[in-house]
Amino acid sequence: MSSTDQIITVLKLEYLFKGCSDDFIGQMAAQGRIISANKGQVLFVSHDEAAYFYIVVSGWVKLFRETLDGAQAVVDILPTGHMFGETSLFENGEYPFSAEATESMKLLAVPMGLLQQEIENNPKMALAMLSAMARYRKHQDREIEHRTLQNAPQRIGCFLLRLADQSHEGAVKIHLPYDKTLLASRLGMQPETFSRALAKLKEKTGIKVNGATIEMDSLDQLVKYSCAACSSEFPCNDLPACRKVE
Amino acid sequence: MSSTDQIITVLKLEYLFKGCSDDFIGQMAAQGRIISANKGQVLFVSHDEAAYFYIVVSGWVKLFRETLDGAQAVVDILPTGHMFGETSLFENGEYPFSAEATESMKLLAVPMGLLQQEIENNPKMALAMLSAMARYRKHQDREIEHRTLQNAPQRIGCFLLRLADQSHEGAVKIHLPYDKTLLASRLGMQPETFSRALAKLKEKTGIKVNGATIEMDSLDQLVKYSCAACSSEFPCNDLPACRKVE
DNA sequence: TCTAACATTTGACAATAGTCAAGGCAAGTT
DNA sequence: AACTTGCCTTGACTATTGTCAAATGTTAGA
Repeated sequence: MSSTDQIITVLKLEYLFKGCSDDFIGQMAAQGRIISANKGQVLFVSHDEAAYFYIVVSGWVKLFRETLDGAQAVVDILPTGHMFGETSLFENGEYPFSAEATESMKLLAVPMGLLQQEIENNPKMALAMLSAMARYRKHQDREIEHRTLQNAPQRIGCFLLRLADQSHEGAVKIHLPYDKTLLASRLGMQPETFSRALAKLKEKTGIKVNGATIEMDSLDQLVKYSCAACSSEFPCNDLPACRKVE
Repeated sequence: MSSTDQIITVLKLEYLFKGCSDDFIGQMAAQGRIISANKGQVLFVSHDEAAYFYIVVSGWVKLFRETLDGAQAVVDILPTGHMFGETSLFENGEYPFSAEATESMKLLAVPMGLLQQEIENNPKMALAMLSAMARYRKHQDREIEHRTLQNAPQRIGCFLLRLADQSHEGAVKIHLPYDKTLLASRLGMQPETFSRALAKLKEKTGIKVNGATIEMDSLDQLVKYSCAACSSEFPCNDLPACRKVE
């Protein structure tokens, strides 16, 4: 497979580009570049001029913001096929957060101008972008709700549920997508709190924890415990930005 | 002033409609209806079919979500000139939250179809809508950050700062826009916690609290105390959805 | 004016989460 | 095997926030 074909495959993973013209996809493929990043490498920092948007090719990216004294708030952690940095189009051309590779990984960088042109010239693209923004907004709204109504063990349970295959009845085996310290920050808690909260979740729901592998006979207990403190009914038709795109 | 002219005045308060054609504004004015709501009146509940979007004419609207056992998470509290319910266009036609009048107030209800058509037929409108969504997203992102990094007194201080006239040096007098219980829920805390946190803020920054009126010699102390736990520098060019539109 | 209905504050206490320090564990290196 | 490094867990303690109950203010009506 040629490099361009590889890039096209990556582009089509991102929901926003699913229905795009071959012409536009082709342009992005021609001007896009696959780049590598090592663990801990900072791709850009908040307020950098946003010349590119990115799509995760492999690995996970941490988006975050930082105070002067170093406290971090993780905005999101994105898997393969997810786009980021594109909202800078509407934020006076600056990235609104910093981005860091959480492991050795690959990314596709595409010049922002391409997307901007397409949105401005192709009404369908603007509508698609609107859908993408709305989807994200829903995701963020739910995040705020979770932080307000769920305690630490419930948030972990909720995350596990979104990670699990919800269509499937019976026994479930889940593998945590990235390390526990990172997951803790994703859920807005300290690593120590995560460790204790997972232990409490285990005690309350009977899940079996073995390192990064979690097993249970069924999702029922988890649903009962976590979804009680959430306004959405299980299964929440969330776009799972915590699960890898197949 | 005719009823239609009144409605046009209201429509032009909303940022999204600032640059719209007189034709579209006229259509909305013709099909829009001013409605009254009493304190506590529920305008719609989450998952209702979204036939109208709304603009606040006077008073404040609480947007919230609720769990089965009655716990509430306040999504936002909107003042005069702000629109809500419009995102249902991208949420399979259902409202993603419930809305309640926090006092006796007036609202403008406009059929959703009008906005939908305009967005689909007028590329400029789609772009304006994109900007509006991006602005809102920024707002929500910051909210998550505040919940993560700021404690209760700092969140109150931050809210006061956004309420204050930041361009003006020297002594400041602020009047809380709605009652403290509601403000507490807006900031994601219990009324009791709010009361104590305000007392602590007073002690830490020397602000003078008298009922709903708050005075201080300058914003400096507040900035020092609250903005230390935030990634944005003061003054944060937030769109103040907490301050009324002039 | 009086009063009922709320809003706000306060006290006492419980639950939850954060902080700091010390170990344990596992994977990879020398 | 011994060592290093980073991740994770645990203990002890603190800080923050929530809960429940009671007292105090406030306000809009009757």
